[in-house]
Amino acid sequence: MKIPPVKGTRDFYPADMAVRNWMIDGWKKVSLRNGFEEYDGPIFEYLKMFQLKSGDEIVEQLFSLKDRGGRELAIRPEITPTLARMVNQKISSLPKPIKWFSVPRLCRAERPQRGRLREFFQWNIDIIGVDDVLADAETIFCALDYLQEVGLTPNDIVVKISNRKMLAAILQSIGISQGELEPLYAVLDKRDKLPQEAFEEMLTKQVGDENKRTLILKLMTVESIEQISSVVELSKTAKESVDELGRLFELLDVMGAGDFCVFDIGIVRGLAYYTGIVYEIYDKESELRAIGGGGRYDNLLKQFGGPNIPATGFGVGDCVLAILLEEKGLLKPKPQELDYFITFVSNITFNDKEGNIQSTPEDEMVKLTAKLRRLGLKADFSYKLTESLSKKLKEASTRNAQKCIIIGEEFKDNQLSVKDMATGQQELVDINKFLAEVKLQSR
RNA sequence: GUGAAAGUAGCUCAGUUGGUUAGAGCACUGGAUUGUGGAUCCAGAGGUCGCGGGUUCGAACCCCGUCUUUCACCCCA
Repeated sequence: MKIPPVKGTRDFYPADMAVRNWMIDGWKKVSLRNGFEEYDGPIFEYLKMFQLKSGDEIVEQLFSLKDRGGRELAIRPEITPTLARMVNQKISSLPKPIKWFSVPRLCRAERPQRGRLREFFQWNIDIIGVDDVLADAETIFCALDYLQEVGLTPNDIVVKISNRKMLAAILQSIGISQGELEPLYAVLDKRDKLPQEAFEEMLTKQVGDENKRTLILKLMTVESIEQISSVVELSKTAKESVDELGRLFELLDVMGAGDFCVFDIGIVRGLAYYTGIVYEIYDKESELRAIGGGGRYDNLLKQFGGPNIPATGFGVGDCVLAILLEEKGLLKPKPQELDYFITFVSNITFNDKEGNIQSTPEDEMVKLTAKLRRLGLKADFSYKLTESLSKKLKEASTRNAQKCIIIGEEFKDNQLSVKDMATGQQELVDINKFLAEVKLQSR
Protein backbone atom coordinates (compact mmCIF):
# COMPACT_ATOMS: atom_id res chain seq x y z
CA MET A 1 0.00 0.00 0.00
CA LYS A 2 1.30 3.38 -1.02
CA ILE A 3 0.92 6.06 1.61
CA PRO A 4 1.24 9.65 0.39
CA PRO A 5 2.90 12.45 2.35
CA VAL A 6 0.50 14.49 4.50
CA LYS A 7 -1.00 17.63 2.97
CA GLY A 8 1.13 20.69 3.47
CA THR A 9 4.26 18.80 4.57
CA ARG A 10 7.59 18.44 2.80
CA ASP A 11 10.05 15.60 2.33
CA PHE A 12 13.60 16.79 2.61
CA TYR A 13 15.73 14.79 0.18
CA PRO A 14 19.48 15.38 0.53
CA ALA A 15 19.38 18.29 -1.92
CA ASP A 16 16.46 19.89 -0.02
CA MET A 17 18.13 19.18 3.29
CA ALA A 18 21.23 21.00 2.05
CA VAL A 19 19.10 24.07 1.36
CA ARG A 20 17.35 23.85 4.71
CA ASN A 21 20.61 23.46 6.62
CA TRP A 22 22.24 26.25 4.67
CA MET A 23 19.42 28.60 5.56
CA ILE A 24 19.20 27.60 9.22
CA ASP A 25 22.99 27.67 9.65
CA GLY A 26 22.90 31.22 8.29
CA TRP A 27 20.20 32.22 10.78
CA LYS A 28 22.18 30.76 13.66
CA LYS A 29 25.46 32.32 12.60
CA VAL A 30 23.92 35.79 12.29
CA SER A 31 21.98 35.43 15.56
CA LEU A 32 25.14 34.52 17.42
CA ARG A 33 27.19 37.39 16.00
CA ASN A 34 24.39 39.76 17.00
CA GLY A 35 24.72 38.56 20.57
CA PHE A 36 21.72 36.25 20.81
CA GLU A 37 21.72 32.88 22.60
CA GLU A 38 19.82 29.88 21.31
CA TYR A 39 16.92 28.25 23.15
CA ASP A 40 14.18 25.78 22.31
CA GLY A 41 11.12 24.30 23.94
CA PRO A 42 8.88 21.27 23.49
CA ILE A 43 7.12 20.72 20.19
CA PHE A 44 3.77 20.49 21.95
CA GLU A 45 2.23 22.50 24.76
CA TYR A 46 -1.09 22.69 26.55
CA LEU A 47 -3.76 23.82 24.12
CA LYS A 48 -4.68 26.47 26.67
CA MET A 49 -1.35 28.18 26.15
CA PHE A 50 -2.29 29.16 22.61
CA GLN A 51 -5.90 29.97 23.44
CA LEU A 52 -4.79 32.37 26.15
CA LYS A 53 -3.08 34.66 23.71
CA SER A 54 -5.24 34.41 20.65
CA GLY A 55 -8.68 33.13 21.56
CA ASP A 56 -10.82 30.16 20.60
CA GLU A 57 -10.98 30.63 16.85
CA ILE A 58 -7.27 29.86 16.79
CA VAL A 59 -8.00 26.31 17.91
CA GLU A 60 -9.30 25.58 14.42
CA GLN A 61 -5.98 26.66 12.98
CA LEU A 62 -3.81 24.33 14.99
CA PHE A 63 -3.18 20.64 15.34
CA SER A 64 -4.47 19.52 18.71
CA LEU A 65 -4.62 16.16 20.41
CA LYS A 66 -5.64 14.57 23.65
CA ASP A 67 -3.10 12.37 25.38
CA ARG A 68 -3.93 9.20 27.31
CA GLY A 69 -4.22 11.17 30.51
CA GLY A 70 -6.86 13.38 28.94
CA ARG A 71 -4.58 16.40 28.62
CA GLU A 72 -5.59 18.77 25.81
CA LEU A 73 -2.43 19.45 23.86
CA ALA A 74 -1.46 21.23 20.66
CA ILE A 75 1.55 21.16 18.38
CA ARG A 76 3.14 24.58 18.63
CA PRO A 77 2.02 27.04 15.93
CA GLU A 78 4.50 29.60 17.24
CA ILE A 79 7.16 29.70 19.93
CA THR A 80 6.52 33.05 21.58
CA PRO A 81 4.20 31.65 24.30
CA THR A 82 6.84 29.03 25.10
CA LEU A 83 9.43 31.78 25.28
CA ALA A 84 7.19 33.76 27.61
CA ARG A 85 6.75 30.73 29.86
CA MET A 86 10.43 29.90 29.91
CA VAL A 87 11.44 33.47 30.67
CA ASN A 88 8.77 33.88 33.35
CA GLN A 89 9.90 30.71 35.09
CA LYS A 90 13.44 32.02 35.57
CA ILE A 91 12.86 35.74 35.33
CA SER A 92 14.57 36.65 38.58
CA SER A 93 17.75 34.74 37.83
CA LEU A 94 18.20 35.75 34.20
CA PRO A 95 20.56 38.64 33.49
CA LYS A 96 18.84 41.41 31.55
CA PRO A 97 18.42 42.09 28.80
CA ILE A 98 17.49 38.65 27.57
CA LYS A 99 18.58 38.26 23.96
CA TRP A 100 17.46 34.86 22.75
CA PHE A 101 16.85 33.23 19.39
CA SER A 102 15.32 29.99 18.20
CA VAL A 103 14.61 28.10 14.99
CA PRO A 104 11.52 26.07 15.91
CA ARG A 105 9.66 23.68 13.66
CA LEU A 106 6.02 24.83 13.72
CA CYS A 107 2.69 23.45 12.52
CA ARG A 108 -0.50 25.27 11.60
CA ALA A 109 -3.60 23.57 10.22
CA GLU A 110 -4.21 26.20 7.57
CA ARG A 111 -4.95 25.66 3.93
CA PRO A 112 -1.58 25.40 2.20
CA GLN A 113 -0.66 27.88 -0.50
CA ARG A 114 2.49 29.10 -2.18
CA GLY A 115 4.80 30.18 0.62
CA ARG A 116 2.54 28.76 3.29
CA LEU A 117 2.66 25.16 4.41
CA ARG A 118 1.34 23.26 7.40
CA GLU A 119 4.79 22.50 8.72
CA PHE A 120 7.66 24.96 8.49
CA PHE A 121 10.65 26.49 10.24
CA GLN A 122 10.72 29.95 11.67
CA TRP A 123 13.65 32.06 12.79
CA ASN A 124 12.73 33.93 15.98
CA ILE A 125 14.70 36.72 17.65
CA ASP A 126 13.59 38.40 20.86
CA ILE A 127 14.93 41.00 23.24
CA ILE A 128 13.25 41.00 26.63
CA GLY A 129 13.69 43.62 29.30
CA VAL A 130 14.51 46.67 27.19
CA ASP A 131 12.10 49.58 26.84
CA ASP A 132 14.37 51.57 24.55
CA VAL A 133 13.52 51.67 20.84
CA LEU A 134 17.17 50.72 20.34
CA ALA A 135 16.08 47.13 20.99
CA ASP A 136 13.55 47.32 18.15
CA ALA A 137 16.26 48.74 15.92
CA GLU A 138 18.60 45.94 16.90
CA THR A 139 16.13 43.18 16.02
CA ILE A 140 15.42 44.80 12.66
CA PHE A 141 19.14 45.14 12.08
CA CYS A 142 19.63 41.49 12.92
CA ALA A 143 17.02 40.37 10.38
CA LEU A 144 18.61 42.61 7.75
CA ASP A 145 22.08 41.42 8.70
CA TYR A 146 21.06 37.93 7.60
CA LEU A 147 19.15 39.02 4.51
CA GLN A 148 22.13 41.06 3.37
CA GLU A 149 24.48 38.22 4.19
CA VAL A 150 22.74 36.01 1.64
CA GLY A 151 22.90 38.75 -0.96
CA LEU A 152 19.59 40.65 -0.81
CA THR A 153 19.77 44.39 -1.37
CA PRO A 154 17.40 47.35 -0.97
CA ASN A 155 16.41 46.63 -4.57
CA ASP A 156 15.05 43.25 -3.47
CA ILE A 157 13.41 43.78 -0.11
CA VAL A 158 11.91 46.45 2.09
CA VAL A 159 11.09 46.69 5.79
CA LYS A 160 7.82 48.54 6.30
CA ILE A 161 7.61 50.05 9.75
CA SER A 162 4.94 51.74 11.81
CA ASN A 163 3.98 52.29 15.43
CA ARG A 164 0.81 50.96 16.96
CA LYS A 165 1.07 53.22 19.97
CA MET A 166 1.09 56.18 17.60
CA LEU A 167 -1.84 54.86 15.60
CA ALA A 168 -3.80 54.25 18.80
CA ALA A 169 -3.11 57.75 20.10
CA ILE A 170 -4.10 59.39 16.83
CA LEU A 171 -7.26 57.33 16.43
CA GLN A 172 -8.26 58.09 19.99
CA SER A 173 -7.74 61.80 19.44
CA ILE A 174 -10.02 61.51 16.39
CA GLY A 175 -12.65 60.05 18.69
CA ILE A 176 -12.28 56.30 18.32
CA SER A 177 -12.84 54.61 21.66
CA GLN A 178 -10.47 52.09 23.21
CA GLY A 179 -12.87 49.25 22.50
CA GLU A 180 -13.17 50.11 18.82
CA LEU A 181 -9.42 50.06 18.26
CA GLU A 182 -8.94 46.31 18.04
CA PRO A 183 -11.45 45.59 15.24
CA LEU A 184 -10.36 48.75 13.45
CA TYR A 185 -6.75 47.54 13.39
CA ALA A 186 -7.91 44.43 11.60
CA VAL A 187 -9.51 46.61 8.93
CA LEU A 188 -6.57 49.01 8.59
CA ASP A 189 -4.17 46.08 8.29
CA LYS A 190 -5.99 45.21 5.07
CA ARG A 191 -5.37 48.52 3.33
CA ASP A 192 -2.68 47.13 1.03
CA LYS A 193 -4.21 43.69 0.83
CA LEU A 194 -7.59 44.72 -0.59
CA PRO A 195 -8.74 46.87 -3.52
CA GLN A 196 -9.42 50.46 -2.43
CA GLU A 197 -13.20 50.06 -2.79
CA ALA A 198 -13.42 46.90 -0.72
CA PHE A 199 -11.22 48.50 1.90
CA GLU A 200 -13.43 51.57 2.16
CA GLU A 201 -16.50 49.40 2.39
CA MET A 202 -15.01 47.48 5.31
CA LEU A 203 -14.05 50.73 6.95
CA THR A 204 -17.55 52.10 6.56
CA LYS A 205 -18.93 49.10 8.39
CA GLN A 206 -16.46 49.65 11.20
CA VAL A 207 -16.65 53.44 11.48
CA GLY A 208 -20.12 54.87 11.02
CA ASP A 209 -19.21 58.54 11.43
CA GLU A 210 -18.28 60.04 8.06
CA ASN A 211 -16.02 62.78 9.45
CA LYS A 212 -13.97 60.25 11.39
CA ARG A 213 -13.83 58.00 8.37
CA THR A 214 -12.56 60.77 6.09
CA LEU A 215 -9.85 61.59 8.58
CA ILE A 216 -8.82 57.97 8.86
CA LEU A 217 -8.68 57.58 5.08
CA LYS A 218 -6.59 60.73 4.84
CA LEU A 219 -4.34 59.51 7.62
CA MET A 220 -3.81 56.22 5.83
CA THR A 221 -2.43 58.04 2.79
CA VAL A 222 0.44 59.75 4.58
CA GLU A 223 3.80 58.66 3.29
CA SER A 224 6.17 60.13 5.82
CA ILE A 225 6.30 60.71 9.54
CA GLU A 226 6.41 64.46 8.97
CA GLN A 227 3.14 64.43 7.02
CA ILE A 228 1.17 63.06 9.96
CA SER A 229 1.00 66.33 11.85
CA SER A 230 -0.42 68.03 8.77
CA VAL A 231 -3.39 65.68 8.75
CA VAL A 232 -4.24 65.60 12.44
CA GLU A 233 -3.24 67.54 15.49
CA LEU A 234 -1.05 65.32 17.63
CA SER A 235 -1.79 64.68 21.26
CA LYS A 236 1.09 64.45 23.72
CA THR A 237 1.17 60.63 23.54
CA ALA A 238 0.85 60.72 19.78
CA LYS A 239 3.74 63.14 19.51
CA GLU A 240 5.90 60.97 21.76
CA SER A 241 5.27 57.90 19.66
CA VAL A 242 5.92 59.80 16.44
CA ASP A 243 9.24 60.85 17.94
CA GLU A 244 9.91 57.26 18.93
CA LEU A 245 9.41 56.22 15.33
CA GLY A 246 11.70 59.02 14.20
CA ARG A 247 14.36 57.86 16.64
CA LEU A 248 14.04 54.30 15.30
CA PHE A 249 14.75 55.45 11.75
CA GLU A 250 17.70 57.49 13.05
CA LEU A 251 19.12 54.41 14.73
CA LEU A 252 18.59 52.25 11.64
CA ASP A 253 20.50 54.87 9.65
CA VAL A 254 23.30 54.85 12.21
CA MET A 255 23.48 51.06 11.91
CA GLY A 256 23.68 51.37 8.13
CA ALA A 257 20.36 49.64 7.54
CA GLY A 258 18.34 52.75 6.69
CA ASP A 259 18.23 52.01 2.96
CA PHE A 260 16.02 49.01 3.58
CA CYS A 261 13.48 50.74 5.81
CA VAL A 262 10.43 52.83 5.08
CA PHE A 263 7.59 54.21 7.13
CA ASP A 264 4.26 52.64 6.18
CA ILE A 265 1.23 53.56 8.23
CA GLY A 266 -0.62 50.57 6.74
CA ILE A 267 1.48 48.13 8.74
CA VAL A 268 -0.71 47.24 11.72
CA ARG A 269 -0.33 43.45 12.08
CA GLY A 270 -3.43 41.42 12.71
CA LEU A 271 -2.41 40.31 16.13
CA ALA A 272 -3.81 41.83 19.28
CA TYR A 273 -0.73 41.75 21.45
CA TYR A 274 1.49 44.25 19.65
CA THR A 275 1.89 47.42 21.66
CA GLY A 276 4.38 49.65 19.85
CA ILE A 277 6.73 49.45 16.90
CA VAL A 278 5.49 46.97 14.28
CA TYR A 279 7.08 45.99 10.99
CA GLU A 280 6.91 43.55 8.12
CA ILE A 281 9.53 42.56 5.60
CA TYR A 282 8.41 42.23 1.97
CA ASP A 283 9.95 41.55 -1.40
CA LYS A 284 10.20 44.85 -3.27
CA GLU A 285 7.59 43.92 -5.86
CA SER A 286 5.22 42.67 -3.16
CA GLU A 287 4.56 39.56 -5.22
CA LEU A 288 4.98 37.26 -2.27
CA ARG A 289 3.43 37.25 1.15
CA ALA A 290 5.47 38.76 3.98
CA ILE A 291 8.94 37.30 4.46
CA GLY A 292 8.77 38.09 8.13
CA GLY A 293 7.47 40.49 10.68
CA GLY A 294 7.53 41.50 14.27
CA GLY A 295 7.26 44.24 16.78
CA ARG A 296 6.96 45.21 20.39
CA TYR A 297 4.78 43.22 22.76
CA ASP A 298 5.20 44.81 26.17
CA ASN A 299 2.24 43.11 27.86
CA LEU A 300 2.68 39.52 26.81
CA LEU A 301 4.86 38.25 29.64
CA LYS A 302 2.47 39.70 32.18
CA GLN A 303 -0.41 38.08 30.35
CA PHE A 304 1.37 34.77 30.81
CA GLY A 305 1.54 35.23 34.53
CA GLY A 306 4.87 36.99 34.76
CA PRO A 307 6.04 40.45 35.71
CA ASN A 308 5.46 43.53 33.61
CA ILE A 309 8.48 43.39 31.35
CA PRO A 310 8.85 44.92 27.90
CA ALA A 311 9.76 42.76 24.92
CA THR A 312 10.29 43.00 21.20
CA GLY A 313 11.05 40.47 18.49
CA PHE A 314 10.36 39.04 15.08
CA GLY A 315 9.83 35.85 13.14
CA VAL A 316 10.96 34.88 9.64
CA GLY A 317 9.55 31.74 8.03
CA ASP A 318 11.55 29.51 5.72
CA CYS A 319 8.94 29.05 2.96
CA VAL A 320 8.58 32.55 1.53
CA LEU A 321 12.26 33.27 2.05
CA ALA A 322 13.24 30.16 0.08
CA ILE A 323 10.98 31.18 -2.80
CA LEU A 324 12.46 34.68 -2.89
CA LEU A 325 16.07 33.49 -2.72
CA GLU A 326 15.38 30.92 -5.42
CA GLU A 327 13.91 33.60 -7.67
CA LYS A 328 16.92 35.85 -7.10
CA GLY A 329 19.37 33.03 -7.71
CA LEU A 330 20.72 33.39 -4.18
CA LEU A 331 20.03 29.88 -2.94
CA LYS A 332 23.55 28.53 -2.70
CA PRO A 333 23.88 25.60 -0.36
CA LYS A 334 27.30 24.04 -0.13
CA PRO A 335 27.37 20.81 -2.11
CA GLN A 336 28.32 17.72 -0.18
CA GLU A 337 32.03 17.10 -0.67
CA LEU A 338 34.54 14.36 0.01
CA ASP A 339 38.18 14.91 0.87
CA TYR A 340 39.16 11.55 -0.58
CA PHE A 341 37.58 8.93 -2.79
CA ILE A 342 39.50 5.68 -2.69
CA THR A 343 39.64 3.29 -5.64
CA PHE A 344 41.67 0.28 -6.62
CA VAL A 345 42.80 -1.57 -9.72
CA SER A 346 41.44 -5.07 -10.10
CA ASN A 347 43.24 -8.28 -10.96
CA ILE A 348 46.28 -7.74 -8.78
CA THR A 349 47.15 -9.05 -5.36
CA PHE A 350 49.77 -8.07 -2.84
CA ASN A 351 51.97 -11.04 -2.01
CA ASP A 352 54.84 -11.82 0.34
CA LYS A 353 58.25 -13.07 -0.83
CA GLU A 354 57.05 -16.63 -1.05
CA GLY A 355 54.16 -15.58 -3.26
CA ASN A 356 51.39 -16.04 -0.67
CA ILE A 357 48.55 -13.56 -0.93
CA GLN A 358 48.77 -11.05 1.90
CA SER A 359 46.00 -8.74 0.92
CA THR A 360 43.84 -7.63 -1.97
CA PRO A 361 43.48 -4.11 -3.34
CA GLU A 362 39.89 -4.09 -2.13
CA ASP A 363 40.98 -4.82 1.46
CA GLU A 364 43.61 -2.10 1.21
CA MET A 365 40.97 0.31 -0.04
CA VAL A 366 38.71 -0.43 2.93
CA LYS A 367 41.65 -0.21 5.34
CA LEU A 368 42.85 3.13 3.97
CA THR A 369 39.33 4.57 3.95
CA ALA A 370 38.85 3.56 7.58
CA LYS A 371 42.16 5.15 8.55
CA LEU A 372 41.34 8.41 6.81
CA ARG A 373 37.92 8.53 8.45
CA ARG A 374 39.48 7.97 11.88
CA LEU A 375 41.76 10.91 11.13
CA GLY A 376 38.67 13.05 10.63
CA LEU A 377 38.63 13.26 6.86
CA LYS A 378 35.63 12.76 4.65
CA ALA A 379 36.50 9.59 2.81
CA ASP A 380 34.45 7.08 0.85
CA PHE A 381 34.81 4.31 -1.71
CA SER A 382 32.81 2.76 -4.50
CA TYR A 383 30.47 -0.19 -4.15
CA LYS A 384 30.52 -0.68 -7.90
CA LEU A 385 31.44 -4.18 -8.99
CA THR A 386 32.81 -2.92 -12.29
CA GLU A 387 36.51 -3.36 -12.97
CA SER A 388 36.53 -0.14 -14.94
CA LEU A 389 38.63 2.49 -13.19
CA SER A 390 36.97 4.97 -15.49
CA LYS A 391 33.61 4.36 -13.85
CA LYS A 392 35.05 4.75 -10.40
CA LEU A 393 36.69 8.05 -11.28
CA LYS A 394 33.39 9.17 -12.68
CA GLU A 395 31.78 8.33 -9.37
CA ALA A 396 34.53 10.29 -7.59
CA SER A 397 33.53 13.26 -9.73
CA THR A 398 29.83 13.06 -9.03
CA ARG A 399 30.61 12.67 -5.32
CA ASN A 400 32.56 15.95 -5.43
CA ALA A 401 35.76 14.33 -4.18
CA GLN A 402 38.69 16.72 -4.02
CA LYS A 403 41.18 13.91 -4.41
CA CYS A 404 41.00 10.38 -5.65
CA ILE A 405 43.39 7.71 -4.42
CA ILE A 406 44.23 4.76 -6.65
CA ILE A 407 45.62 1.56 -5.16
CA GLY A 408 47.44 -0.30 -7.93
CA GLU A 409 50.75 -1.92 -8.89
CA GLU A 410 52.72 0.88 -7.22
CA PHE A 411 51.22 -0.12 -3.88
CA LYS A 412 53.73 -3.00 -3.92
CA ASP A 413 56.39 -0.30 -3.45
CA ASN A 414 54.33 1.32 -0.68
CA GLN A 415 53.12 4.02 -3.01
CA LEU A 416 49.69 5.52 -3.69
CA SER A 417 48.55 7.41 -6.74
CA VAL A 418 46.85 10.56 -5.53
CA LYS A 419 44.91 12.42 -8.17
CA ASP A 420 43.72 16.00 -7.74
CA MET A 421 40.25 16.00 -9.22
CA ALA A 422 40.20 19.73 -9.89
CA THR A 423 43.49 19.99 -11.78
CA GLY A 424 43.64 16.41 -13.03
CA GLN A 425 47.23 16.15 -11.80
CA GLN A 426 48.36 12.92 -10.27
CA GLU A 427 51.38 12.04 -8.16
CA LEU A 428 52.95 9.02 -6.54
CA VAL A 429 53.21 9.37 -2.78
CA ASP A 430 54.79 7.10 -0.20
CA ILE A 431 51.93 5.74 1.88
CA ASN A 432 53.47 6.45 5.27
CA LYS A 433 54.43 9.93 4.22
CA PHE A 434 50.90 10.44 2.92
CA LEU A 435 49.33 9.36 6.19
CA ALA A 436 51.71 11.54 8.19
CA GLU A 437 50.79 14.56 6.09
CA VAL A 438 47.09 13.84 6.35
CA LYS A 439 47.47 13.62 10.11
CA LEU A 440 48.97 17.11 10.19
CA GLN A 441 46.32 18.42 7.81
CA SER A 442 43.49 17.08 9.96
CA ARG A 443 44.62 18.97 13.06
C1' G B 1 -13.58 25.84 6.12
C1' U B 2 -15.69 28.28 0.85
C1' G B 3 -14.99 28.94 -4.55
C1' A B 4 -11.93 28.00 -9.15
C1' A B 5 -7.99 25.67 -12.23
C1' A B 6 -4.45 21.86 -12.87
C1' G B 7 -2.40 16.60 -12.23
C1' U B 8 1.20 11.90 -18.07
C1' A B 9 8.57 8.55 -16.09
C1' G B 10 12.63 11.07 -10.42
C1' C B 11 12.38 16.40 -13.07
C1' U B 12 10.58 19.57 -17.44
C1' C B 13 7.01 18.52 -20.85
C1' A B 14 4.64 16.26 -25.87
C1' G B 15 0.57 12.99 -26.82
C1' U B 16 -4.15 14.89 -33.25
C1' U B 17 -11.79 14.32 -33.02
C1' G B 18 -12.08 8.98 -28.02
C1' G B 19 -8.77 4.29 -31.79
C1' U B 20 -3.57 -0.78 -31.85
C1' U B 21 2.14 -1.68 -27.79
C1' A B 22 1.83 6.23 -24.16
C1' G B 23 6.84 9.40 -26.22
C1' A B 24 11.19 13.16 -25.90
C1' G B 25 15.01 15.86 -23.20
C1' C B 26 17.53 15.94 -18.49
C1' A B 27 18.80 12.62 -14.48
C1' C B 28 19.80 7.25 -13.35
C1' U B 29 22.22 2.13 -14.66
C1' G B 30 25.45 -0.69 -17.98
C1' G B 31 28.81 -0.72 -22.20
C1' A B 32 32.26 1.51 -25.88
C1' U B 33 37.22 2.05 -22.11
C1' U B 34 40.37 -4.78 -17.47
C1' G B 35 45.16 2.03 -14.92
C1' U B 36 42.32 7.44 -15.44
C1' G B 37 36.66 11.55 -14.30
C1' G B 38 33.59 15.90 -16.27
C1' A B 39 32.70 15.10 -23.20
C1' U B 40 30.66 11.87 -26.99
C1' C B 41 28.18 7.51 -28.82
C1' C B 42 25.28 2.91 -27.95
C1' A B 43 22.02 0.25 -24.90
C1' G B 44 18.94 -0.45 -20.56
C1' A B 45 15.78 0.43 -16.62
C1' G B 46 11.96 3.46 -15.06
C1' G B 47 4.42 4.53 -16.18
C1' U B 48 -1.98 0.87 -12.69
C1' C B 49 -1.52 8.50 -17.49
C1' G B 50 -2.97 11.02 -9.09
C1' C B 51 -6.79 7.46 -7.17
C1' G B 52 -11.92 5.28 -7.51
C1' G B 53 -16.27 4.79 -10.27
C1' G B 54 -19.22 5.71 -14.81
C1' U B 55 -20.25 6.39 -20.35
C1' U B 56 -18.31 3.61 -24.73
C1' C B 57 -16.97 -1.88 -29.01
C1' G B 58 -12.74 1.06 -27.22
C1' A B 59 -10.75 6.28 -22.33
C1' A B 60 -4.43 9.59 -20.78
C1' C B 61 -8.54 12.21 -23.58
C1' C B 62 -15.69 12.55 -22.00
C1' C B 63 -18.77 12.52 -17.05
C1' C B 64 -19.04 12.03 -11.47
C1' G B 65 -16.51 11.53 -6.91
C1' U B 66 -11.98 11.83 -4.22
C1' C B 67 -6.78 13.19 -3.08
C1' U B 68 -2.82 16.57 -3.97
C1' U B 69 -0.94 21.15 -5.87
C1' U B 70 -1.79 26.22 -7.35
C1' C B 71 -4.96 30.68 -7.32
C1' A B 72 -8.85 33.82 -4.92
C1' C B 73 -11.42 34.08 0.04
C1' C B 74 -11.08 33.05 5.73
C1' C B 75 -6.74 33.49 8.49
C1' C B 76 -1.80 34.86 8.75
C1' A B 77 0.41 34.05 15.70
